Amino acid sequence: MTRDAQPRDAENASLLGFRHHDHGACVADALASADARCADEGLRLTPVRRKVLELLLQEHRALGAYAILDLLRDAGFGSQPPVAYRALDFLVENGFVHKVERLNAFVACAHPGQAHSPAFMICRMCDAVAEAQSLPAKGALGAAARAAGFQIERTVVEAEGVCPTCADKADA
Amino acid sequence: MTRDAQPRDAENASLLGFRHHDHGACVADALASADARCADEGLRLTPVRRKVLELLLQEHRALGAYAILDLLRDAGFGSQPPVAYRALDFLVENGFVHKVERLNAFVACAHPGQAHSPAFMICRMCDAVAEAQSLPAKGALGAAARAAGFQIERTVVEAEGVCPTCADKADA
DNA sequence: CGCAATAATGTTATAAAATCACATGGGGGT
DNA sequence: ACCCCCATGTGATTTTATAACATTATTGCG
Repeated sequence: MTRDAQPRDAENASLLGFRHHDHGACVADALASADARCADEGLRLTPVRRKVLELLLQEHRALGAYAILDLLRDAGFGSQPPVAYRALDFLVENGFVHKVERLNAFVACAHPGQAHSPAFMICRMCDAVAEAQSLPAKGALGAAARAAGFQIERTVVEAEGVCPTCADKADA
Repeated sequence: MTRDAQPRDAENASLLGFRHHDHGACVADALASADARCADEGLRLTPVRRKVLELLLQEHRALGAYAILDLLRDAGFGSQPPVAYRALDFLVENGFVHKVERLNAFVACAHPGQAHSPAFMICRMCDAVAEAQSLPAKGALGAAARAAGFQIERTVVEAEGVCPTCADKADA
């Protein structure tokens, strides 16, 4: 794991959109809205699941399953891999969290509620991840899929590059 | 690894474009053109590297690093993971092979020579992989990146769904 | 309520994917 | 010949993910 489990400070906690924002409120809001949606839809946002979501919202960056597992252990939950993976499965399945395939890591959804095809911008220097929307079925890929008779169910769109912060540093 | 290393028969060898084609010639052509390009550019297409490319062209589907490693062993090469990973690194770096992040697997490039951003259609039923072109920087993602000041260097675009063959089977 | 069925969690073990570190060998160029 | 660089071989380890099974908590139903 290159991403460690500890830092929860302001610098790390504000990277997701490549810009700063009011984080405490954003975590609380997201949790509350997750509670609401689960109640609505009869989903069970159990303590482990809620804690994993909270951790990902808190950190506001992509975390590997084992980093999450460390934090779970610290919080008094089970510390074997399936504990983390099962919670993540639930959260991903229900759109609260996305998996970043390129990093084998997980990040809280930045646009919860709305159905969407997420796209990610991943900084290769600092591993910051920003979520954007993508409409992959609209472009060249969608055309190719229609031509081939392929039915798209889900898409992975991830751009690797350099975030503005790291680009500035590199210039200096 | 769920994909095994053995089958090299006609059925498996013709899935990449979700359609049949003359495979023997296509492998030979691709290898010859790789030889030519490497000679041109001073790249060293060594025996292991060439063998890995040949295997991927031959199989014509995505193979995990360890499946490749098994085939390398059968062909008399070293059988420790770095042997396969190093050859794959070279081939990916130089565009002869792509990594399919969703599958942690590798596939020979279907459009060698031309610089391109590959996109993949991955059948969740049979794991067949077809390569298409994508222009991710043109769409919503490109706009988001420009807005955020993010410099895209490389993109991963992968669609998961059902290929025409499997869709037909499911209908029946 | 009491009980069965279902879903979630805990835990042990193991598989699969990827990398590190260091020794060995093969081809150029001088 | 020698050196240097790059590639390969090998053993060990790290990181990521799943299998299998026991236990506990929830839900629905009579």
